[in-house]
Amino acid sequence: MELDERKMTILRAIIQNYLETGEPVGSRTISKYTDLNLSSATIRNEMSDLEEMGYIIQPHTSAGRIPSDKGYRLYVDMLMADKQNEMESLKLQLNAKSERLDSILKEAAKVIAVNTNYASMITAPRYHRHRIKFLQLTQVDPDSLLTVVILEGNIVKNNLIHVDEELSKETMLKLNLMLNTFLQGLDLAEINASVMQKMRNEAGVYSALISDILDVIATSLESEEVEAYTSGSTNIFKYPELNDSAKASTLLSALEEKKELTDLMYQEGDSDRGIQVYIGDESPIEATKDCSVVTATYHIEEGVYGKIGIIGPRRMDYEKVVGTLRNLMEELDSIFRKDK
Amino acid sequence: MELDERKMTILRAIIQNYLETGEPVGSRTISKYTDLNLSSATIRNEMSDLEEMGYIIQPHTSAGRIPSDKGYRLYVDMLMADKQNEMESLKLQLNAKSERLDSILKEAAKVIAVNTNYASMITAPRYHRHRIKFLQLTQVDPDSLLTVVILEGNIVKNNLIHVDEELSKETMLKLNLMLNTFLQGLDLAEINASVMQKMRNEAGVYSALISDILDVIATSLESEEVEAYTSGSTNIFKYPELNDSAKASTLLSALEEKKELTDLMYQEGDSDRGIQVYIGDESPIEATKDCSVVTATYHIEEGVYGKIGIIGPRRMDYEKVVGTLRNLMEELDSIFRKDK
DNA sequence: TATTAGCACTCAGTAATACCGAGTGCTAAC
DNA sequence: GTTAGCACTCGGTATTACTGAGTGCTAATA
Repeated sequence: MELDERKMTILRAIIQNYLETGEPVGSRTISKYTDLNLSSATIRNEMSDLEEMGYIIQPHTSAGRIPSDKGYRLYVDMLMADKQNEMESLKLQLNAKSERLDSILKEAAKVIAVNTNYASMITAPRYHRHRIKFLQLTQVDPDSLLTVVILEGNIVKNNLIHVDEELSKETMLKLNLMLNTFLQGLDLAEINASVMQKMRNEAGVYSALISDILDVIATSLESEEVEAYTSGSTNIFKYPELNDSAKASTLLSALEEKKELTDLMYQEGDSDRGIQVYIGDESPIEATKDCSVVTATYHIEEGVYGKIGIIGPRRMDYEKVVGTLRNLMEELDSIFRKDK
Repeated sequence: MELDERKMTILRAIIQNYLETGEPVGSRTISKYTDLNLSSATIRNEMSDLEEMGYIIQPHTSAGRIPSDKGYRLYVDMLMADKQNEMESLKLQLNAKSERLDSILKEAAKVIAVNTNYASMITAPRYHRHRIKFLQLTQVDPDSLLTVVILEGNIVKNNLIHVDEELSKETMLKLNLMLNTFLQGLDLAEINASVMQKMRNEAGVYSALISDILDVIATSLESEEVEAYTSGSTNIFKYPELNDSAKASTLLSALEEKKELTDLMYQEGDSDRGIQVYIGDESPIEATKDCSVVTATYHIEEGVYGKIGIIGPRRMDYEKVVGTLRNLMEELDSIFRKDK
């Protein structure tokens, strides 16, 4: 059977109607809803075909139809194909100049959640692709050193290290010089055994200290846990199909734990620029089998990026969501460009 | 009417039973449950008295009794009075030495949530009481300076400042010296106009820069938003009395927003060492009117402390919760002592 | 051949009803 | 002061009937 023009129109009408109401839609509704001027009986025949083709589902014998995952997929693909779905620009209520990364991200998550009425999540840019731009070791106390690492993209990380003896000014200068000479411009992955060995040799008496320092730097950069912020998680209560305690609970757990969701967001083509949509069972993680998840990527600079995700019911307003995400991506891109 | 020994015993029995089951408890249950050897009829008479006195409530004519807020309050006060409710020590699964403040806190919140089966929340220690221990300004780029502020308690804050021109080594040394001379040992509140004016005078050509720096330091320290971490928020679904979407939603919103809850935790006697219990309507905030909230204080050092809160149903296992909190407080205290 | 009107049928949701049982208050007896 | 007994209350559940939205199919129509 072929999916001709008319069937497409009817399918789209069914989906759009269902997106609005969340109720199964019947033939009579479609007959009035569209400008096809067809009777409900004709629509019924077509719907019967569409069901056979797997695009729609009848929850029970005497009910209307709802879109299947396959139906949503077709709909979303059509949406994504016609690129001109521009939305009115949403303004982030943040003045980026003095704000810090984390508050920008929190704000962005909130804006998304409020705008779409779904739950949102945003991850901080991943660090392990960053190169080290600048290192600094400072004596704070007689028994503690402060290490500051600045990465490209101006991400600052710091740590305190305990030492047994106070170090002289000259030693500090020497260590600082050495750290910068050896490590500047390197990626975490590039700090391998041979670099570390060279540094330890150079450090002489302080080779143990250097080991400690490298250790701390490594763990602080590695920090496998991606920082992530969520917002609007209670929005899920707005959708009756998610609003039962079992579903809500697993979903909220996932939003609280974050780990699984960040994995999902980062999973495909790491440097992907596009927008990814997971509809229901398409999602590889259990917690969102009853939802749809839309993810997008924002860029801070070359090779450094974070992800934004929206989690809502299957009957998500994909058009709006995709528009909003496109928008926010640009907004964030420009904020970070300016900031640089 | 007097609250004699027997009435107390019966009240306690009612409360304990209700804590376990969550169902109204009847006279027959109590008659068997206690070792008073009284018939259900006698218990009924006593219950009738207890109701008149306001300690218990009958949800409807033909139901058993449940504790009123006043009843809980009496029970909790009795609990708190006998100090010897020590719990087995709960071990935090964290090796504090290389861990950073935020992961310790997150872990603590999680431990609490898992141990108690309620939702938990923990705030980072408040900064504005901190004295500045050490300041450092570093040129990172030709056009950006890094400021690092270390506060007593070894809390590190940093920020990048944009500058128009590269500064000479000597200038940097001078500025650093000056910042430390003027600001070391000061509280944020003590950095007043007169100190700032003196510094600007001293700074000469760089007075504008100094203003900028002070500004950034101030806003970064001030950061009115207290950092807070929650855990186990989905535990609330375990209690039928909270498990309806309206209640769950407001509660989860509060846990997500955090602001209101941190206010609650910090509200009474700021330096209070004790444990505070808000039962139902006793709570000043709307979101927790159907819950009980127990808060405690942990200390990092002199005058610097954070809060831990547990949010659960009215029929919370107060004994366990108070024990767990006492325990965690000590655990945290010792971790931070050691760390110092 | 495609469309439509008409009709019998299905089935979730809701309202009405009856029933059960846990629990009470009260009275009279111990 | 305590207890046994009994009538009464009332939330919860199961049963039943009813309603209405929606379908599939058939026969008539353009």
